[in-house]
Amino acid sequence: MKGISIKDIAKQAGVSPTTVSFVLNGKAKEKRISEQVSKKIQKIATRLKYKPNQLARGLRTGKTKTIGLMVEDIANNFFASLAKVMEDEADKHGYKVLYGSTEDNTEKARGLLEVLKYRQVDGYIVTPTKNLEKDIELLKETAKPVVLLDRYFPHVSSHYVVVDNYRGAYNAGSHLAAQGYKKIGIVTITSDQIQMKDRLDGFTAAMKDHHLPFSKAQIKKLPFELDHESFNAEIKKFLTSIKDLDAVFFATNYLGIYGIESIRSLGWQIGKQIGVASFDDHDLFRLHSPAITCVAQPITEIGRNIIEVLMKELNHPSAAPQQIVLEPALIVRESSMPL
Amino acid sequence: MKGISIKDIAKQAGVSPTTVSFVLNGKAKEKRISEQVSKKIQKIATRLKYKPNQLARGLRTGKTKTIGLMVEDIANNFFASLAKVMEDEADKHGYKVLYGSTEDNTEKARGLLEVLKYRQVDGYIVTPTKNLEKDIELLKETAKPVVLLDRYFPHVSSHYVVVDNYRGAYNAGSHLAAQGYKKIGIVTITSDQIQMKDRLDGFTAAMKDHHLPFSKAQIKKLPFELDHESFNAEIKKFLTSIKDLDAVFFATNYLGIYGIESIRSLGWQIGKQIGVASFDDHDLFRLHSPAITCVAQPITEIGRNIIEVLMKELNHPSAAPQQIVLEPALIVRESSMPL
DNA sequence: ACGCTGGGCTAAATCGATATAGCAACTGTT
DNA sequence: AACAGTTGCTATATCGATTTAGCCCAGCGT
Repeated sequence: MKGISIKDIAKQAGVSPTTVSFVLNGKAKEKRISEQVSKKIQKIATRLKYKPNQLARGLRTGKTKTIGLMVEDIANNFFASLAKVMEDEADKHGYKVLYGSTEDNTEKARGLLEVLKYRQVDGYIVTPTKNLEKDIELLKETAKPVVLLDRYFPHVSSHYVVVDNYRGAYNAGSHLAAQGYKKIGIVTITSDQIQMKDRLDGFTAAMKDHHLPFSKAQIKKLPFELDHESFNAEIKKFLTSIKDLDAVFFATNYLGIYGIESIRSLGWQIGKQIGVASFDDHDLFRLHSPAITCVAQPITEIGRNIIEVLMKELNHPSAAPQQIVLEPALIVRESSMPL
Repeated sequence: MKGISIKDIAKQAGVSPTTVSFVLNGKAKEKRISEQVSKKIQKIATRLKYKPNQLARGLRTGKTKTIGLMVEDIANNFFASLAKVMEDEADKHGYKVLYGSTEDNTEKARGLLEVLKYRQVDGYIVTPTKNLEKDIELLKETAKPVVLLDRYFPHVSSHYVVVDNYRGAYNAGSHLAAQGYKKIGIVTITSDQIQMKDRLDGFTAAMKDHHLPFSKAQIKKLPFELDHESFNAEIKKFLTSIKDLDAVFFATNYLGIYGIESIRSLGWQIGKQIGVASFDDHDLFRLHSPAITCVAQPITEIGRNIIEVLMKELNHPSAAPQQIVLEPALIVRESSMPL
């Protein structure tokens, strides 16, 4: 009911709570507790199935063994898969995860940070939204490690783990060009954040390097908050508005999904009438007919790196920010067959 | 750095911490604190952006405003989407979510329950694994509410929110039969748990009611732990082993996904050579060519109900278990076109 | 003038674990 | 025998908030 406390053990063993604490924290030797007493306490503790109250411990030590995870959207396959990897990895170090989705909304993100903070998490893994620079900087002053995920702020020195978005998008654009597509559009999210900027820049550079026509009209930026219907409507409007468009690159997995839906509702044949590629992989892309070419992020690697960075900082805080950029992989499928 | 504590406010206001606590907890009237003092404290608190330390509060009050969520697999779209709904709903009540995936593994589930327990969560939302009955019963004795999700234990009286799995599978089976399919197989998970049993039973009943041949050979049970390759291999083996099989029902979304992959790698035409339906909806099913018929669970409704039940129990614990069974919807698509 | 009531506030205990300081008993040294 | 050093353990304060008990003063009645 109330749970076994250190006092209960102390009483049963006929020693003081202090002694129990020492033994149970492996400081028996250091604190010169005799083998006898030590063993007796251990035995009683296991018999009673004692588990320290993490609140009390956290209150006293300032360590909660909990990390706060802010993703953009836990229902998005990319973030959910990543969350799982991180949960597993964190668990190996004895950490639990408290999470929340930002919906790419700054206010929600601020609220979440606040909550995580006064829940005393030991560290943060944050998918930042725009305008969150100051909050991140403030957070750093709490001396709790913060690792940014998926994107970062160029002017803020912080730890982060991201993929090379520029390169990913560049490769996708180059690939489409190499396949013979001539007029390629890009659908992205209205966002000045680095990851979207890099994807757009990378793609643009590819167009340029391949001497393909690429005007602003070939770029469609849509707000993250749109609903399903509106995304589809906007994408259709965009695709039909450009003369001779023969391929399109979607800058995120959900855009890719909406894009496929839109293209099909236009009655266009993917891979024949229009080439398609998307950022991020997804079961849907793999099994679609035709299968969709994509830029896959190394999810397991990202997750592991994040936790590794975080654990390093938790154990030996360093001055230098750890900034890891991983390579995404271009997976060529039928949607970008040569014309 | 250290955070603002109630003492800091007390000092600034020239009153005792007690008074501050009263005011900030809205007990000013009740505790007869004067308007003057009350306002002054409020002002200082907002100026200092005071946020109570949840650990200290939790330690004292026994309430952490945190709920523990155990899903089968956060990377599974169904659970991830559900998690998001629940996170949102919980947030409305001021609760945060601490989560973990069980991987349908009893030991992992036990470990998670343990962790959640000594982190003093106020309530639990649990996707139980097999053999978890006792742990659930023990949990109930801690007087913290527990709501089971997706499945339950028939012999354990507990709160739960599930869908009518029998009916969902029955409808899918009936639909396939009505479309003219004659020999239908089912691929499910090796599990005695109620949700899988109900799906199998519902499907079996449909076969019987439609006077279709249905032998044990038409049932394939696969262990949850298999990897991608093995799932595909097993499903292919099963599909090719049955003479005249003309349709198949997959009892979970991931089985459906593996199933589609398998069928296609066999070179069979879905909806022409073989009818297909799956439990759970998924973007992949909606956008597949042909689109896949499925039994969709009302995710938002499930999530809302779960949190509603949990909040009711947190605020006014009742003796009677709340057991909610929601109706899934059959979504007919091209994969089950009439033969 | 004395007791009583109620208004306005605070001291101190408490939640459970940990960290610090230190006490008692014994051993060894010269 | 006196002192230092070690061994083995404990008392107490602490983390930050809440809660209980209760203090002090003013006003009121008699």
